[in-house]
Amino acid sequence: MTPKIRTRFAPSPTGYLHIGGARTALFNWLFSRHYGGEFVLRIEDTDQQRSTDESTKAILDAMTWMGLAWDEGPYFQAQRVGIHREMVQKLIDEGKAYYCTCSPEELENKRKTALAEGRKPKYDGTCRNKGLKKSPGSVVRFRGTETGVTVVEDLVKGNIVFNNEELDDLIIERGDGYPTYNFAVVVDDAMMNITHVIRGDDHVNNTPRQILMYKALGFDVPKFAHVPMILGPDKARLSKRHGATSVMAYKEMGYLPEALVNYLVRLGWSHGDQEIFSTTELIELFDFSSVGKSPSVFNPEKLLWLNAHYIKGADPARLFEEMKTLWPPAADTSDADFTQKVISDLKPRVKTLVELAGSADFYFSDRIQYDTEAAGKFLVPEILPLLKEMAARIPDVDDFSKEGLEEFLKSFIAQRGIKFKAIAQPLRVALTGKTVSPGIDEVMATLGKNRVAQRIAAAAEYIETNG
RNA sequence: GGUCCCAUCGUCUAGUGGUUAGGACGCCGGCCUCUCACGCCGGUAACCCGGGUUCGAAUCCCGGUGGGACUACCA
Repeated sequence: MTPKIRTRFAPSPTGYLHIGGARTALFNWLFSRHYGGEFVLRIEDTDQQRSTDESTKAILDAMTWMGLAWDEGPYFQAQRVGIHREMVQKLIDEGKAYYCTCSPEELENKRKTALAEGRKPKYDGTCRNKGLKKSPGSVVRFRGTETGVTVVEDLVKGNIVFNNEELDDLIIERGDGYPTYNFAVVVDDAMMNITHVIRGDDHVNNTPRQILMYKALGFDVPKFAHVPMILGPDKARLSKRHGATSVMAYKEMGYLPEALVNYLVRLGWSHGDQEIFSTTELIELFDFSSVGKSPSVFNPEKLLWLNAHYIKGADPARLFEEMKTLWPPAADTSDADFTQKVISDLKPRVKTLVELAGSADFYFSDRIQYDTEAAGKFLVPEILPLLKEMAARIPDVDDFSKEGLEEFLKSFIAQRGIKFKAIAQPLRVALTGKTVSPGIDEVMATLGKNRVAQRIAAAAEYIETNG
């Protein structure tokens, strides 16, 4: 029987969860779900200088928002230094690691001269065979293998072969007694029984060294899957200078989590020609056999399209909840029923929830502002009689639903032998103040009889005083 | 510099020796229509280059070129 699949996401809490990390987390999550395995969250906070609790919280919040539920954790790597030190000691005892007293300055200088002379800037092994003891500020280095090859069997890239002589003796325990990433990650992944290490392909060059450490420690080597990077429009690794890269920034900009998830999963993974995937489908279909090898450029337009797609299909009641923090202060959304109607009217025509909130102003203001150009063109004396007649008829409309209003409008124009076009725009401006809005019938139904009557009367009055 | 990875429309991608190289975003037209949007229809646009292998290469091999990552007492 094959062991249960266990994946992990191991961010360092040095900032918010960014797009790249989110996709890595998503792939880990999907993979574990697909195989009925477990997904572990581990916070890699061994860099005491840069790690913050705020970042940890921000990352957890973002993952929760995206629906990436972890089965275990969060574990905190810094709380596991006891284990790491034990493992370091084990390696030292077995001669597989050694103390080194080279100072950072010395190392930096050696690196520089090596580079200047065209040599590899790898550690020169000064302390490798000195048999040094622990001393203040000393570090521990892993004793690498100098011959042979190490092959990384990667689920997305295939086999990658490294000459061991290229790998230098890297530091596994720092002067401050904390383990370095490459060591802690190995110990933790091994001890947490992680079966599949899924991470960005910026880690491939570290992998052979890590494999050597797994072996030195006597651990089983997990399977690896290195996912290609996400790039900015300039083909450089996606970063802040490319714009919004924080997952939560997208929430604030009015994106739905399922849109982000759907967008992100398609960056590198595909299933034939299909573009839209529910979470259930994703879990069912996701596998590394269809993850591409090449990096992909982040394309905000396509994300926007997906967001519009999911907004259209979303239940107004759910959108009402999602939008609670997005409305401008002026909008009184306390009437949930009314607000949900507003959302229903607007959701087919917006790409973000923020855009929806922004275009809803006329629904909420008692005294609507006419767009100057719109009023100048459509609230003209010629239309006054029609507006007045309509205002007079409104109170008698029994069925104020979209369908009922459609009928009312139809008979209204039929009786006067005019085309709907003749009154549509003036009516729209009267009701919304602008030339662009949801359908007249929808707006009227949502606004309700009283507001409609009041607005048409106000428009008539406006024409009489300004026309 | 060294090591490693990558290479199909502008972008995301399908494609695993024989296709008019498909889909999606964007863009451009048209239809629908009370405006806008949606939707629908159509169009624009790609196999990095050069050698091989083969009857036949986007697909396989080699070499270039280009891009990226790593090369920390960061993760």
